[in-house]
Amino acid sequence: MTDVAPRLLRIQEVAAETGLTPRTIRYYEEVGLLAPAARSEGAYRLYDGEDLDRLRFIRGLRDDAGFSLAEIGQLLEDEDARARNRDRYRSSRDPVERRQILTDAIDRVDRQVTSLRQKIDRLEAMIVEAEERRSHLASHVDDLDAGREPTHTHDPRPRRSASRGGTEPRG
Amino acid sequence: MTDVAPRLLRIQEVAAETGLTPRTIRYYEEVGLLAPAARSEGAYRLYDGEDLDRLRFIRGLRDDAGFSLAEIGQLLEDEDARARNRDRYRSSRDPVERRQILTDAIDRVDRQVTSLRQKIDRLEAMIVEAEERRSHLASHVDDLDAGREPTHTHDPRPRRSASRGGTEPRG
DNA sequence: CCTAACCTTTACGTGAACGGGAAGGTTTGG
DNA sequence: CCAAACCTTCCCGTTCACGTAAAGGTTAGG
Repeated sequence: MTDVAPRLLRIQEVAAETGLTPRTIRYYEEVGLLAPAARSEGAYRLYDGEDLDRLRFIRGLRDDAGFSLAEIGQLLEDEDARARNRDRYRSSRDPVERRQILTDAIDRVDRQVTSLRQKIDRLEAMIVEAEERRSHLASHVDDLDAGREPTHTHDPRPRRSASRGGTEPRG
Repeated sequence: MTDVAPRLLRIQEVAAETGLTPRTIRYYEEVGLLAPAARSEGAYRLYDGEDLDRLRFIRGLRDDAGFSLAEIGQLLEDEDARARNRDRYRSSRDPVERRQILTDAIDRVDRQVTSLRQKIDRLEAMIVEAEERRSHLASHVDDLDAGREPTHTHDPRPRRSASRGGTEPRG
């Protein structure tokens, strides 16, 4: 096996690489989100490429998705459980047990997906509302451009049932 | 005038109605997210239906979307600007100005949508990853059920193995 | 008019998610 | 071998988003 010595990074380099601060990275370790791949002889934290991936993943969940560290921890715990089950799977010879391990893993993934999709659904509902307003506005612009009188459609206080405006929702 | 005096609610009723606490509602006022529609003679806060809508909207952004109150404030400021512009629009007679007001409003809505869509994209990317893993697992289950050898398809993205190592968080 | 239930403001407390500094050990180039 | 530049573990400080309690005013029912 061609062993390409995987260069390990110290915390400041990791910080520069991930856009986090050393303090934040240590804090994430403190709350159990990730442990460095290794420690130097003098106890320096040393991180590998997977650690970087994981930290970028965490940052994405935090900044982009707006998850709390607790929620992120839950998602990552599932990841870890997956990894552990992979080991169990490898060391198992019994097809029945193997099948059980696999279906358990699938169940966990499904729960993750469900959790994520719920959040997406909520966000999309908000987008729909926004785009209803947008098409309403756009139709007024169309009226103006056509020299027409404003149609003066009553503001849809009642939620749903927006009669589609003439313009297509962008996107 | 058929003035069907819209019942105003006191803070505890609003809390029950929105699932927030009185403290939280006062706090949201403190940070400028909403002001009660009125005050009683003795300075009791009194809320109307729109206040309820707004509070539910805030709660949705907070719980479902995971926005910070600062971000929510930004989105609501846009909402307020929209409302003010509506007034400006009504009082304007110049089609050019009216068009400008409308397109400004559309721009704001688009920014809201963009902000929401970014979050969705991030979440969807995570779902894609999860479903890749799922189908991978499912194919192994199929192999087992068919009595085949595990195909051992290499995992597309090498991920970290269980990061244990950290026995105690802190000592 | 009384009083219980509600409300007010003020203010200190709390958990999450870090920031920042002190005191001291580790690495590395010269 | 030595000093600068990192790093370590405490540990206290801060902001956000409220919780909670105190001290007192308001409202509705009897």
